[in-house]
Amino acid sequence: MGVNPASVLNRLLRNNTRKPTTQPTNANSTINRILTHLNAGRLRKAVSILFGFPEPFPYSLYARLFQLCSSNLAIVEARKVESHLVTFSPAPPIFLLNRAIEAYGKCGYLNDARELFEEMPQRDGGSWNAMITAYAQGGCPEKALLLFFQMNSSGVYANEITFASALGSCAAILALFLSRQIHGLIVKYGFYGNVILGSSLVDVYGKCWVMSDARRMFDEIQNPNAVSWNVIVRRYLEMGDEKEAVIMFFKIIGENTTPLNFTFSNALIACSSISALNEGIQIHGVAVRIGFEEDEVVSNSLIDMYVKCGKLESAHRIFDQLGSKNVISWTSIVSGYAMSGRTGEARKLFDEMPEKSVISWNAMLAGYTRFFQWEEALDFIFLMRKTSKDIDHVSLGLILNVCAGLSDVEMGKQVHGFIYRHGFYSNLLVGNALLDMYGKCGSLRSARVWFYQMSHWRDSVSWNALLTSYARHGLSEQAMTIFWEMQWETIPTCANIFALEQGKQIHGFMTRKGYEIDTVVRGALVDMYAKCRCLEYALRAFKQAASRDVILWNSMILGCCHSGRGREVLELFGLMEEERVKPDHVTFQGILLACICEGLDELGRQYFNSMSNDYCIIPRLEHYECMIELYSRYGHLDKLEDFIKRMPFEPTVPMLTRIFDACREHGHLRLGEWTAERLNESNPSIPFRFEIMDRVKLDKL
DNA sequence: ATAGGGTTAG
Repeated sequence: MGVNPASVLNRLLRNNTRKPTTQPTNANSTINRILTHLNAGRLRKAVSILFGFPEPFPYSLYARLFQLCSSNLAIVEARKVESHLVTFSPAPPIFLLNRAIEAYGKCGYLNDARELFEEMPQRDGGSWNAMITAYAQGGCPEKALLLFFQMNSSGVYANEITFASALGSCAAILALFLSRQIHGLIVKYGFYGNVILGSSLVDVYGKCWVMSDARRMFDEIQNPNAVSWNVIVRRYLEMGDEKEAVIMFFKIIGENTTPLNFTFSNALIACSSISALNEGIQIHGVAVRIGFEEDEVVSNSLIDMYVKCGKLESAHRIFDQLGSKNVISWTSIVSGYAMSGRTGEARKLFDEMPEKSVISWNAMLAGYTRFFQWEEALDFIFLMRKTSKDIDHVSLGLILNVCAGLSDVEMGKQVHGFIYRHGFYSNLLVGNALLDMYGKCGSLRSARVWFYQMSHWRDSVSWNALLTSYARHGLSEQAMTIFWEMQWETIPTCANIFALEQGKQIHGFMTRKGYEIDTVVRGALVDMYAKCRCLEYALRAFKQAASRDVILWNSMILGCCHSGRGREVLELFGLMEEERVKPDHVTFQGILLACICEGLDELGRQYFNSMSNDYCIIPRLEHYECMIELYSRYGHLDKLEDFIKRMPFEPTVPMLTRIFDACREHGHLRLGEWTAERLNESNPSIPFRFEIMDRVKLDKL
């Protein structure tokens, strides 16, 4: 690499005089050196000579540098580039600062991005988009949405990029209501035909379990692309509608679109889970026809499909023809032999594997346990512990099955200890396997103790495990008692149908028998008594709790709301904060309801604002409704008007109806007419006409 | 200038 003599001279001169800015500098030579570094992929080197030139560079160079910092995740360099930019350009253009925000965001330094965003003297739509996208892609969907709201209320118009990030954030937190509002805005702003937004909507609706809406949205996309198709297939698969997933896959082939490799694997997974071998074979044919058989993802998915459909020979044939086999191909084939009882052949293949993962180990072990080969399983576990550091919840579940199969409670206890030390105890699969192990080993006491410790996360499998182990040991009476205890779980039902008497009976029976009440049951009791308007009983059950989580607090708070005891709610909230329990959106709904009971509009407003400002909780539909009710009921119509117009989404029809009534009742012409107009827009067949009630009209005159 | 889906094996 030749050294530019001019630049060397320059550097010497600068070092000698110590007054660099007064010296003539050769901009072009510095830029050329930087560009040479960049073209050779030496970003760090390029950035290191930046400050040797103490004057602004052309904007295009900064732009290129930021872009490279983004793609290389180079945070240090990004900071240096920004520093140079703002040091030597008194008023850097907004678009360059936006690119700096993007770079910080891509590197995962959201605080840097936010700081720059806040400090910018001027912002354009791109600045908001860059910041929102940074949050959305940086794992902070709530923050992205909060910023999206602020953008809307500060009068900056959202564009398709903003909407894409907002929808992505909605999908991450399954915010269905918000998605619908944003959908409305997309239509309103004229971005209706955008494929990316269309696909994002399909995605959100599907993730929120409203497949009918997802499908309707998909059908509305004029030219769905490969991603759109992938989304719809995947959503059907995850919803458990495998048949529709496969049908959609074959529809792609009729279109002029090439499916993505992941779409192949999604369709093949669908075939496996419904044992649709013929369809799987057809998909195999498609893959061959369009030259996807070489694709790693597609071929592995094909192997697995054949394995799961019981066609080991077909699977093996693909496996043998494979140019490059990876862990996944190997594991699939091993699993195929192991799970069909051919553990000897599976083991031979397993031992040949050039590389193994936890999943490979688990696949082999699962074969031994499924066919009750306990001795082989035990040896295998020792080998596994010796050779591999990896272990996960599936391994632990299988190991516990082996302990159970060998009736080795001592080994089981050791595994229990391991589970405790490594933080696996809150995993339901592991928890139930532990329960099953104690049951099968005849340690019913241990089973019982563990069962109570699982209170927060036990499910019907846990109950069944406990019941069958008692029954298996001929302890039918105790089994019956457990069955009785299951009645606890019917307490919530009593609450929902206001069956106070039945609820009390169960509570009384269990207390007399001396059964322990855990947090879950306690919450149900509080809820039941509160819903049945027995607030004293509810409070008593609440106070007796050894510890209280947010759910228990919410039960009590909403219970008070139910009986119109707003003051108590606010007191409870104070106590909750003292106990350092973090409130959630349900808590705030209770607080706002309390403010409605008590007519505390100013306090309500403060709590509403502090939700997002202090607690990072995005207000939901119900919170907005509470605020509207609060202002409407007590006639604060100017505040109501201000609130409505600042909402980040259009008011719903029930909201508008409530406001309309309030305006009539309290005589607010401007807001009343505004509301009537909107109501008529949404349903022109029944025109609303705003007239202030006669009495009020007279007062005003 | 900035935007969407998906990571196949137990």
